[in-house]
Amino acid sequence: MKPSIKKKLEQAGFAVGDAKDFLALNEEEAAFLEVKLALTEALIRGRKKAGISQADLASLMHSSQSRVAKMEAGDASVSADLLIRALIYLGLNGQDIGKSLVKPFRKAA
Amino acid sequence: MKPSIKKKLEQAGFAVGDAKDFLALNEEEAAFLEVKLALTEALIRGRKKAGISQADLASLMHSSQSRVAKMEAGDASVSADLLIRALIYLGLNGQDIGKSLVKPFRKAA
DNA sequence: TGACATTATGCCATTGCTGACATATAATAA
DNA sequence: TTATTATATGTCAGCAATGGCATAATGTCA
Repeated sequence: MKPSIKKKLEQAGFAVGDAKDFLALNEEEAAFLEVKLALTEALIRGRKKAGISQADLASLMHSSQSRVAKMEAGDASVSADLLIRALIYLGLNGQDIGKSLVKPFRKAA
Repeated sequence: MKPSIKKKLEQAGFAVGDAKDFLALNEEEAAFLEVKLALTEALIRGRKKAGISQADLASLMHSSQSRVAKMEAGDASVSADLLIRALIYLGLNGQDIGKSLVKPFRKAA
């Protein structure tokens, strides 16, 4: 399975529902993807709440617009480290990040 | 500042109190280290609670004993990704990990 | 004391993540 | 339409993280 294809599927899974182990992933690796997914969702919400562009966040954290786009797209090349750093640069602290994992998402209303 | 020295200082900070920005770290990077520190503490507690050796955890997550030792030592070469994976292989789920960030540590009683 | 188990440290080749760049694809407004 | 801004995608050189190995240090038990 090509990483690019894997990425696409992950994105599709993200758009439809929550992460699943439809790939050659064991339970633990699937759980890890879910954690990253929760961080990604917190990032998207956080940036929009902050009212800044991807380029703005990129310059804040000394990264690039393209990488921020990949973060929000759930690209396989993005680490949890980078997601956590991004959240911190958006003003979240450790507790906030923890909460984003405890309550992964509140689905509309 | 050499990475090795930096590591030592982080360890010292860990042993004494909580992470600080006594290095050439901005506020955000210090906050990131604190998050990693909380994950490290959860890992140490989790493995002891599970009653398994570093080598056991290593084989569980297809890593090595030396790397697990470095995880628990707060070595600078250990990523948050690896810490999170380790916690998952110890049986923690996303919520548990989130909680370990919300309540970083409850100091003795 | 010795034997054994566990943890710590140093090193290194391979892999994976990173920022940066170019460029494509929207989206918004005049 | 044409600008302008924002976001998405592909590529890649450089560097950092990884597992694995050897070995040292520490602990434990008899």
